[in-house]
Amino acid sequence: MPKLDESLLSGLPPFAGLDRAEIREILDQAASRRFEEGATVFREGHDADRFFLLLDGYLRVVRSTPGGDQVIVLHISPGQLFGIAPALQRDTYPATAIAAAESIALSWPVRLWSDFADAYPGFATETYKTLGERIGQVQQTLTEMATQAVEKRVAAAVLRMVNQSGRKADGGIEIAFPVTRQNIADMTGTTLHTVSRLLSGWEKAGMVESTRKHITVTDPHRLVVLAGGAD
Amino acid sequence: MPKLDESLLSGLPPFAGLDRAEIREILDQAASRRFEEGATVFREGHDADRFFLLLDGYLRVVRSTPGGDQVIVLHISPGQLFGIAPALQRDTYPATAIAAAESIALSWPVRLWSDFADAYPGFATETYKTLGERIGQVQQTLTEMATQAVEKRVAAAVLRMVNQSGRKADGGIEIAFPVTRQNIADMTGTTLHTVSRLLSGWEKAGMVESTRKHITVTDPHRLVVLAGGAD
DNA sequence: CCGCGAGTTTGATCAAGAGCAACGTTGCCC
DNA sequence: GGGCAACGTTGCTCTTGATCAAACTCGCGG
Repeated sequence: MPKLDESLLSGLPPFAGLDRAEIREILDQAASRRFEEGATVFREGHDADRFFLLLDGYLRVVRSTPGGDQVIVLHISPGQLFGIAPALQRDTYPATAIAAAESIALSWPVRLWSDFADAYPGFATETYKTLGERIGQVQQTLTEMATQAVEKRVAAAVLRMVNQSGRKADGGIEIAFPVTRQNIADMTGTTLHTVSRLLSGWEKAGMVESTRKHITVTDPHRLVVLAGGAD
Repeated sequence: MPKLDESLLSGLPPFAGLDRAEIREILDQAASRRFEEGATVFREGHDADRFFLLLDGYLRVVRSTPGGDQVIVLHISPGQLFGIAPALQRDTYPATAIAAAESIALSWPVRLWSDFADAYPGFATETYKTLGERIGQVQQTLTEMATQAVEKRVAAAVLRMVNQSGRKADGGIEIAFPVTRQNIADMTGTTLHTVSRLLSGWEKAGMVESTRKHITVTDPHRLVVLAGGAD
């Protein structure tokens, strides 16, 4: 395996304030791996034997029902820790992580987690902070799902992706990873048909532009209003 | 304030393995308080200045939308820690906690949190375990909400309450705290009308019995089948 | 360049469940 | 013990969004 560069980690919150030697030490214990779009990083119910840091790309975190339907619980962006079930004393992963785009992740065996936490005070703190944000996000999604009509939920889901991964494009902000209508349906508990109709409508109204697997929001403000005005 | 008895804590996971003196120390720093049914323990968005342990009773954890709708995210049973947002580096509570029945809770100022965690190894571990279970529960609810029809969701919600607080009653298992149709509607993202109809139907079919604010499940197995068979 | 498959669009139909309205019950408070 | 408020039931209507069906478009590999 090629030597990894220290600058990969030095800017990230969990490792903030560590010196080069410490980061070197951490990196030397990491495995780096590339995942194709659609590849599975870990699977619900499997032994949680490693924890991860996403360096590049985007992941979907998915839960499936016994009936075979799947729900996208949240997305992971570069720089975030994930698969940190072990920090919560779980011994299996509670969900499946799938690469939404080509991605690169570092991983460590779980036993190192407590070593890191002991040795570098900020590490545990940051992990738990991430977790806190994530639980808040899931609860937020839950309340939306329980109270809002489909159009609001879809608008909110699109905005969430834009906020998390948006990058400037010609005449708008573009979601940085491939998304199908089916994906959005899986985030919002609806069908790809309904999502398609909604997007078509918004496109006609000049709020978004979309091609195959790609969405650009051209009028974020109107979409925010649609999502419930709470801006 | 009357002196609290050590036996209150000695059997609970977060304090397992501590000797009397340690438990005494912890108890002496706790405030004990009684909450009437319907009383608010802490409120969404307020400063998270204390964390809690429920000694007796049941709580609902609620999130509200800007539009005024509310969703019951989960319930807390006796012996559980709650309001542990501070452990996740949050400085406000992410939800509101309301007594579902008359309840008694201990609480400590957040600054003691890290003291406890440092001094008693099991304490932090158990908290994070609780948190892990809770995030799993919320995700579970989310996937149900996204994929299941109303009847299944309501059946699942009733079963969850029974599992968490069920006590034997004449000819069935009874939910140990008061629940209105509206409450169940708030757990499942539906209306009290629909819940009422469903319960009436189940009662006719001999699966449940219910009076005002009280539900007894007389045929759990059939209800489980209804909820999606995943038993 | 053709054919195929994944992703998307659009129309038509239909059922679940929300909304509305009215009435019935229970228990509590004065 | 009467009245009131909170909780529950039930019928009817109407909307939302799922389901079914079919065709279209793009991009890719052979």
